[in-house]
Amino acid sequence: MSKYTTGEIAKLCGVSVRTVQYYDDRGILVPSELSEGGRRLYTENDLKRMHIICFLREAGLPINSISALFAEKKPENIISILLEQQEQVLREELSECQAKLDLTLGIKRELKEIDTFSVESIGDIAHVMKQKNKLNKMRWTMLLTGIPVTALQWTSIVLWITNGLWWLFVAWALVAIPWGICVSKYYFNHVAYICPECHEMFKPKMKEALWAYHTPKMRRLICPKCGRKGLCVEVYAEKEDKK
Amino acid sequence: MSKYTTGEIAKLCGVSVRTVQYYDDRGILVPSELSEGGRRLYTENDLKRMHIICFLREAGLPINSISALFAEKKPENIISILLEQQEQVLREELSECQAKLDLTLGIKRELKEIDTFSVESIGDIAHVMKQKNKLNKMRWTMLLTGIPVTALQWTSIVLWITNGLWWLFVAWALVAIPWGICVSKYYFNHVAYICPECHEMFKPKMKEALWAYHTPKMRRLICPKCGRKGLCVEVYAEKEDKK
DNA sequence: TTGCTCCTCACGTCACGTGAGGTGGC
DNA sequence: TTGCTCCTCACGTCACGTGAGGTGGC
Repeated sequence: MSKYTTGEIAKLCGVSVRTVQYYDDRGILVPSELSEGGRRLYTENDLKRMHIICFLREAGLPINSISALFAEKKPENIISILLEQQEQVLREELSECQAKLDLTLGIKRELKEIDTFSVESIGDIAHVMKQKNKLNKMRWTMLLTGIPVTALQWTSIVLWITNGLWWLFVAWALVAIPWGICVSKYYFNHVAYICPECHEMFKPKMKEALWAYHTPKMRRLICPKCGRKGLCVEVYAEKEDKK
Repeated sequence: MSKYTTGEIAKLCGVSVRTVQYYDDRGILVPSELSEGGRRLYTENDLKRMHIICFLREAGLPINSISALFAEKKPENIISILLEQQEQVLREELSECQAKLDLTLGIKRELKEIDTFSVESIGDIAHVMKQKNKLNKMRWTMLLTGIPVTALQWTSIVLWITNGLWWLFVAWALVAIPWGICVSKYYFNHVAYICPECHEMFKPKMKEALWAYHTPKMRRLICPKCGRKGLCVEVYAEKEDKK
């Protein structure tokens, strides 16, 4: 029966010599024989065992588990448990990895919207991304509650023009104007802005913010810290800061 | 301006005290001040920086990269590169993890088909799984090349019955029988069997194998090593072993 | 004075990679 | 004799976790 050296086992299994030596140290694959010069000699059975070890390692099983499997008198008792555990571990690892990737791609996307970048901008991005869901949810809620009001507006206008029912429009206005004020107040209470220059997060006065030029994500405001007037990123902010 | 202790920073950022200390050791977040008793004192700016560090760590960025980012005079030069690299790293990690999961699930599936399990059975599973694609490919090729032959068979039979053209069937048989022998030879040359008892892989003689009872994955054969007669798993094996 | 927090070592993690310095075997 | 392979230490990896033993601060 032919004997294999460390290097042969390594080559046949596609691993490094160091790995074969390590498995000996860990007691997971001890060579059946040592040469007179102290070199490891492996049998055909050792090779088979090494193949099994490498196969299980490919699935990511930790060496301790493989070791336990070989030590068990009845391996059928634990192999299923080990694989079950491994499945759980891998699923978790997979979703963690996916979350990191999503975050990385998110940062890349936000980065494109920034023109004057500094490390502090990353803090702004963090704020934007973490509160993005809440902000979007609030925006959608407001949009949806706005639909019936707008529908009533157009209905009353049409009826005014076609039937001369002017009082319906007046009634609408009496309801809609306070409603608009309430909604705006609610909105600016739950929103804050970040100055792209000094990265201060602040809540502007409603008078100032309401009529300011804005895009879907930004609004032109004066930063209370550095005094810069320019577009500031909108973020969700739970409550008014106490000053 | 209020100062934060190590524990406060840790709590505010959702990490351990040890992590805050570690970031100091690594020079990534050095406290702005030390108390007389040697305790770390962090400013508001330190807290902001810590938030940025934690945010980037969430995306999986290594500490060295974050460190490099803070050290750069023009961070905009490297942030995109770092994120690009990170995306690559994560995509690779993700696919490796997926491969491990697929393998784990595959082993679990194969395990169910085994009745007498031992650690060596895992070696058999390894063989089956690694050669599965090649085996399936060969089976499909044979099936597809078999279709025209079968079509001709039925055509000739129908013509024999309806038109009395018996010679067409004879011609078919003269072609099909040698073809069948060739295909069988090819098949058994590219296939081997594993004894579930002693886990020996062997190639049976064609005479023995051809007429033996078999399922899609197994065939009842006599193991040349342990002499056991029973169902053996079929695997793909490139060439005949030289004995 | 008593908890609680924080401090600095310093080892452990996981599966090897990577030298250094020496030797076996064709 | 000359390459090549293999041997045994032993440190390094990565981002902390986990004590041990001691002290600061309310």
